Amino acid sequence: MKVSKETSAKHRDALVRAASRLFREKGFDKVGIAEITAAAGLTHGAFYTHFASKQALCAEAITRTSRRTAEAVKANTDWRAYVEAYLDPKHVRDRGNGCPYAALSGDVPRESALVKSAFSQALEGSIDALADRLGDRNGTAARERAILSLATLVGAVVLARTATDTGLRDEILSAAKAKLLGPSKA
Amino acid sequence: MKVSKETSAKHRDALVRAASRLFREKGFDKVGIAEITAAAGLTHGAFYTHFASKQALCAEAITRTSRRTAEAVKANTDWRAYVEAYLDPKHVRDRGNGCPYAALSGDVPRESALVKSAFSQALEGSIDALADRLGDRNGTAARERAILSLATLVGAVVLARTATDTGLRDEILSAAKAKLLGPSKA
DNA sequence: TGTACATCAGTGAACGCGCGTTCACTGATGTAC
DNA sequence: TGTACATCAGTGAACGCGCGTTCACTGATGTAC
Repeated sequence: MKVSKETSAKHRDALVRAASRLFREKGFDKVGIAEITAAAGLTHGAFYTHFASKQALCAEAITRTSRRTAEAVKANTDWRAYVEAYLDPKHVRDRGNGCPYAALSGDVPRESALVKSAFSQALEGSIDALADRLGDRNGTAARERAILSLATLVGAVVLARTATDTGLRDEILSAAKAKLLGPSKA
Repeated sequence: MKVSKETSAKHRDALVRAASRLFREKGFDKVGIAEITAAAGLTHGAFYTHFASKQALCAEAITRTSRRTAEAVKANTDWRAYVEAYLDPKHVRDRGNGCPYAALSGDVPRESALVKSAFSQALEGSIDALADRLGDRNGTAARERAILSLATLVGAVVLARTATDTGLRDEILSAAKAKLLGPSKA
């Protein structure tokens, strides 16, 4: 049955939000249209009134999540707290609600050009935001530091997520914290 | 038709080698049994005389690749050359023959306990090898430095692979090089 | 060393299953009068 | 404001397809005599 424009817009938003979370949690290939639509309270058939294809939704979910990440970086005033939360075991466990770069970097290179492009643009945006945030020196150095911090954060969380043993996991997180926040915290 | 034990062993090895390369290149989900057996010069039906399941082959392929990585780290005498090769655009492009940690870290947490366990053990082995290699200070500091270097290397390559633009890709690689090899190279 | 036969690696057809996608249909929405 | 009707978001059955896995069969291997 037909539904008001307002309701339809809500449904669309619910689809993107559900997809964003599920993709981060399980990866693109392990989440189906049926699971996404069900999470948004719809049936699978409704999917194609909102998106041309699964890939199109992937691209939109990435853009949305990454824009939010960049905004969060910009809005954040406490770099230390941000890093601590990023390198917390809770973030390692809660993949679905965590950083999209840590959750999806491994998958993105294998997806369509549409998805890769959305992700790459978003990454650029987040690097810019982080460079602004860290930019207490000259511009290029701040950008280099932003990239390095991001690589260390992402690398640490990605590796920590593969550890079956919490000892190794915590060791990885602590090492990255010590590096990014100074040895005082090590 | 039956085949000599020697030939059968060669076939098994070919399957593991093909799987190791294909998994790194495309990820576990995007490579099928048929593609692996074809790459090894067999038909798909022969697969189950060698392995109990796809997951079992995944685990074995990971163990093999990672053992080789750890051995390469141990055998290597030129840390600087190793890092330069790791952070080279060629490694970013040649995912199938590159570092298994950079290629598979994102996928492993979603796979079976068998696969996760194989990967995690291998990672431990590589960290140990790298700590030995870098161990010119006391033990725990060397281990922390090993973990941090690995996180930075993996994070940089994983992010570089998502870049659609070679400018951003090279920027990421250069930043990591500068950090790991000293600012002289920056 | 030669022969007869049990073994078993590899083949290719077939299976059930879940996927992304399509489509005829439904019925509430929202517009034209 | 009330009525008639075109629109179109959502439903659920159906599609083709590729996947992992199974299995009856084949025929070279390698062993027992």
